[in-house]
Amino acid sequence: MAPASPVAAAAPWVLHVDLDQFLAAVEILRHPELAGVPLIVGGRGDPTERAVVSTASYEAREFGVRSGMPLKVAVRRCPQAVLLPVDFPVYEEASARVMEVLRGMPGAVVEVLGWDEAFVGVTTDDPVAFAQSIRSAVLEATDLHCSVGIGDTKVRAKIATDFGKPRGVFVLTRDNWFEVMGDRPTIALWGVGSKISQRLAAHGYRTVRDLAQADDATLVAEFGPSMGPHYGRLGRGVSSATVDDTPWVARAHGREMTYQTNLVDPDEIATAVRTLAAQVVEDIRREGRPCQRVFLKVRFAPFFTTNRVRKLGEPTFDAEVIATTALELLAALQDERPIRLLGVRAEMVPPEGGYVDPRTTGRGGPSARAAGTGGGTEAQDPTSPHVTEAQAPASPE
DNA sequence: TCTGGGGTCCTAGGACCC
DNA sequence: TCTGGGGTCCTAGGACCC
Repeated sequence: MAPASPVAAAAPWVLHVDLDQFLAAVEILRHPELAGVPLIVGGRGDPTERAVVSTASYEAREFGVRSGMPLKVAVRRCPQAVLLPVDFPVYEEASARVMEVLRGMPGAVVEVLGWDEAFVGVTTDDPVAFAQSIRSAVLEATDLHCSVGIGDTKVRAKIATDFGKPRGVFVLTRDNWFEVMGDRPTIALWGVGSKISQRLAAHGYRTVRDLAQADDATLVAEFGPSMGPHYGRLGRGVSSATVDDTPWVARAHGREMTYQTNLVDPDEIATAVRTLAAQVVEDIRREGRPCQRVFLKVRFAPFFTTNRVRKLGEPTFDAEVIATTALELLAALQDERPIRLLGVRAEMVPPEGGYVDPRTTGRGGPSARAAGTGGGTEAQDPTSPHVTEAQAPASPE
C-alpha cells in the first residue's frame, strides 16, 4: 500500500467533489421518465404545506426555483414541475456508494462534508486528470454526475466547484484567485453569509479584493481576535489545506418540527415537546452517550425564533427529564404567542478522549482550527499548501 | 413569497474561585 | 479598605453550512 517514491513534480492538492442536483438525480435514476422535466424534491411533496425545496433539477432552476425556497413559491414559479417528497434512506444509500468510489481512488484521502460532497486530498502532478478520473469512476459506479473543484486550499477547492458545474472541473489557486474572485461580493465566500457581508460592507469591504486588503485591526475590532483575521484570510482564499478522513462524530442530536397549524394549547405543546424528546433519546441511545445539555428552539408566529439551553445536573437518557427541562425553558420565555416550530436538541457527553474528527467550515460555523492560533493547519499565504495524508488514521470503511 | 430540518462553532459577559 | 488578574463554567445570542 505504501506508494513508490514520489514524483518530483507532484504536488498535494485539495479536490472538492460535489454531485450535480443530487436529490433530483437520484430520483431520476428510479424514475427515468422524469429525465429532462422540471423536478422539485422537498418536504412531503405537498405544495400546500409549510416546507421548502431541498433540490430543484436544472430544468426547474430555469424557472427560478432554488433550494431553500418555500414549496408554495416554487410551484407558483414552475406550475408544471413534478414534485416529489424527500426520501432520506434512498439518498443515504446513494451517498454511501459515491463515498466508497472516492475512497477507492488511488492515493485519495476522503473527508465527507455532507450527503453530496467531499474533499479529496491527493498528491499528483496532474490534478485535472485525477478529477476527470473521479468523475468517470463515480458515473460508472452510480450513474450520477458530479463536478470537481481543484484548489491549493479547501476554500479555493470548494469555491472552484461552483465554476465547474455541471459535469465539469475548475482549478482555483492563488495564481488565479483574484482574477476569478476579486470583484465578486464577499458573500460569495464560503463562510460569509448575509450578516457578515453586511457588517463588512459597513466598513467599506464589499468585494473579495476589498476584504483581502482589509485592515486587520478593523477586522479584529469588528469580529474579534479570532474571527476577524479569519475573514481576512478568507478574502485571500487562504484556509486549511489538510484533508482528514477521521470519521465524524456527532456532538448533538436534535429533532424539530414545523406545525402545519400553529400550536396554542399548553397540553398540545407539552405533548409535542415529549414527542420530540423521545425521538432525540432514540438517536442518542444509538450513539451510546447521554445528554448533558438540553436545547430548546422555538419559532413563534409570525416568525420569531429563539433558543435556550440548560445544562443538566446529571447526564441522562431519560426522555422525560429532557422534555421537562425543555418545557421549563419554554415557560421561562413567558411568551404566549402561537408556536410554529418546536425543536429539542440534546448535546451529548463527549466520547472518551474527546472529539478528534476534523471540523471544517462547511459543516457548522467557521472552523475552530482555521480560526484558532493553535493547530497550524492553516496554509500561510503565499507559502505552498500541503495535504497531510500521513496523519489520517487507517480508513475504517 | 414566506420562509424545513439537521447540524456546528464563536463571542460576550456574569458568577465564582484562587 | 480597596483592589489586581487569571481561569473556568455557564447562559444568551448570533452566525453559517448542507
